[in-house]
Amino acid sequence: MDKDSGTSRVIPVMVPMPAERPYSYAVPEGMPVAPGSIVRVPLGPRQVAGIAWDGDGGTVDPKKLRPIEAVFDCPPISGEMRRFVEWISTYTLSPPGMVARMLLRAPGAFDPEPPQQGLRLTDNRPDRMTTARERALELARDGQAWTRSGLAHAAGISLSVIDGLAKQGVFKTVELPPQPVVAPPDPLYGRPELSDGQAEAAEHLREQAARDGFSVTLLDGVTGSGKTEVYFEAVAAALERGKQVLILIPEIALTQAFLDRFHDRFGSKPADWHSDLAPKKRERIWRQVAEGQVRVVAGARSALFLPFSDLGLIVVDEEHDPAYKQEDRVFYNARDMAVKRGHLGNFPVVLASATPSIESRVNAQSGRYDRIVLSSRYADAALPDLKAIDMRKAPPERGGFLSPVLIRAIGQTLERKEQSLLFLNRRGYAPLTLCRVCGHRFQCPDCSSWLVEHRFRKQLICHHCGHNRPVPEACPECGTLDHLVACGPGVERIAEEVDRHFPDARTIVLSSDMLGGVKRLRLELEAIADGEADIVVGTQLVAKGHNFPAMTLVGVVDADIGLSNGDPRAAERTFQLLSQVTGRAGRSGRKSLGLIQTYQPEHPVMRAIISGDSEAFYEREIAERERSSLPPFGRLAAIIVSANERKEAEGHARALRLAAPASDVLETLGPAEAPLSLLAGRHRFRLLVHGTRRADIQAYLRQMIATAPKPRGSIRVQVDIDPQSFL
DNA sequence: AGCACGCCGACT
DNA sequence: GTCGGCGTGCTC
Repeated sequence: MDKDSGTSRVIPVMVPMPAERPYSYAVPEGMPVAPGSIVRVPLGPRQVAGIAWDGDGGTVDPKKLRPIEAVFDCPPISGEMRRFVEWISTYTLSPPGMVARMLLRAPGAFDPEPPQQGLRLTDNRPDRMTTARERALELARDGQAWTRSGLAHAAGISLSVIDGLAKQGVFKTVELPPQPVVAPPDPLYGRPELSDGQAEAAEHLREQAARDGFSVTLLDGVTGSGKTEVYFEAVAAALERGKQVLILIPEIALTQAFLDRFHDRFGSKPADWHSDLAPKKRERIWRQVAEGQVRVVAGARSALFLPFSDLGLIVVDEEHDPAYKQEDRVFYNARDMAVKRGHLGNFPVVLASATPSIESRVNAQSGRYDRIVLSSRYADAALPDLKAIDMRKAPPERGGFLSPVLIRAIGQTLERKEQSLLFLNRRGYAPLTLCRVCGHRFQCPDCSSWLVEHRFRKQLICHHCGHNRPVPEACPECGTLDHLVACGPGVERIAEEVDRHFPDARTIVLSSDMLGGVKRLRLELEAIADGEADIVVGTQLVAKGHNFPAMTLVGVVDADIGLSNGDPRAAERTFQLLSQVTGRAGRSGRKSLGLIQTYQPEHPVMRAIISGDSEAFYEREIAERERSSLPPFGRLAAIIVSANERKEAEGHARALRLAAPASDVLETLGPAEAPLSLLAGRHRFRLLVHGTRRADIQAYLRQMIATAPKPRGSIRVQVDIDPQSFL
């Protein structure tokens, strides 16, 4: 009919590239395409997977129209998910095609899993019986289908026995349904004993998860208050009514312990989703999430884009964690997108943290979010006794960075055969190297940062872009030999100092540049938990949810790092980090100590940490943000200009700034003030835009970018918008 | 984002 | 004389 009338059907398709709108494709007659279908379409010289979208085909030159190649045999992307893509695109000012691309990151999953060959017993008997054959028949007698290797393994016989029987027609081959990647969780499996406070909180969350309806609950509980047990009850409630659950975890690759705890509660592990998943497993999980077979996913931020068929709850664990923020391509904060996802899907969202973000606290205060406080500590977990070491009064000896007070405490801890953790959030040996003769400082040629000496690797490394070079012997400026001096400490240097004081102790350095990658790191963390180290010197990596039962001393080497770096979130971040780190001690209930080296013990962050009075800190910080119109009151955004050549990026950034609409509402900071960095081979400039009134910063940025000269060639412009309240 | 087309340097 | 660098422009 279409052919006769000359009007074949046209449908928009979102293709995985930075297109501002879906492209139009012709639908071949009889092809079952509907909005949401995942389709294969020609795009330029190649074939890509795209998502059939809503609306009519648009007005495209009919000569350009090409036909959809095929529809994948795959559950369609739901309308809910398509609205989610559109919303994220508008909110983040990213092309919808790039957002859609995040949904299509498991290409192999669009085709059904090829069925496994299985064997089932027939009525035929073998010509001769042997003990091996007897065993195989015994196992297969129940009529279940077995895989060839599975049966051989279970019967303890070789594959040739099975093959022999199959050849004689004793087994017939059948198609096995795809194996589930994870066993289904049982909400009744390991119901925990909850304290009164926990039980009350759990009941509240259970109620919300047990019916339809959007809500956001901030689960705010001190370290060791048992937040996880509490939100597991919400998970159980959602599972009981047949809903799928997503638990977002920052950096899941390192948190094996979480999967174990989940197993203890639900009798099986959740599907885990993160970037270094093996492709095959990735595809199976994607597919089975879409088909509803996987009930619970624990994953990194990208799990938000899995095609759940019936999602009924999202938990964002450690909701304050900066790892939730994606800072390339599409700039988004998964915590906020999770809230919006719940809003669109009409189900509850739980944000859990011992140190909530200021944004979430403000949202709770204003009544947009519910807030549950777990104040009492659970079972035998005790917080350490915290003390500040005033570095002006108890300074380190010359050439060192550890106060005698801290060194003494380490010694005492060693004597008790317990573990110490020294925390310093700085990788490498020394953050700055300079020439004693001419004052030359080693700086990254591409960025605005100093080169950090890594003595173990014998390199100077830029922590921004990874630029590195061997440590030279002579100053490149004045040529003087052997007069380069390392300034300030990194973890390697602290370990060296510790070795000097305690040569017999087993000291280990933990940081992200540990040789051997994530796997090695996981092993080392386990070894430490088993007591195979006395002193651990680590970066923020040690702050994340690991339990070290024998750790009874935590020393913060330089608590002031990051307090004065100009970041509007500096105080918040420091507070969160120090809370997390000091919470590593005393998890076994043993008496433990936290010593915090600082030059400003009167600083509100230090006082909050030492006194344990976080309420005072939050009140103060929220008032401060409001006064200076910083997020979440005023709005902050960055325009990121990137190019292969530094000059190009700089030039375009300048042009953009000139294009900024004159306004008393917004202030733009130009290239001169914007730190330059090199990421993935591209020089990036950030233009900061600060909204001091309730202006729509998105509209402003849109106008600014539209007015400015169009970037040519390899120059790209992206926008990073800070979270706001969007409910 | 990918990919091809296009125009300038060192090589089988 | 060709292979290959990445600059530029396009994709329904």
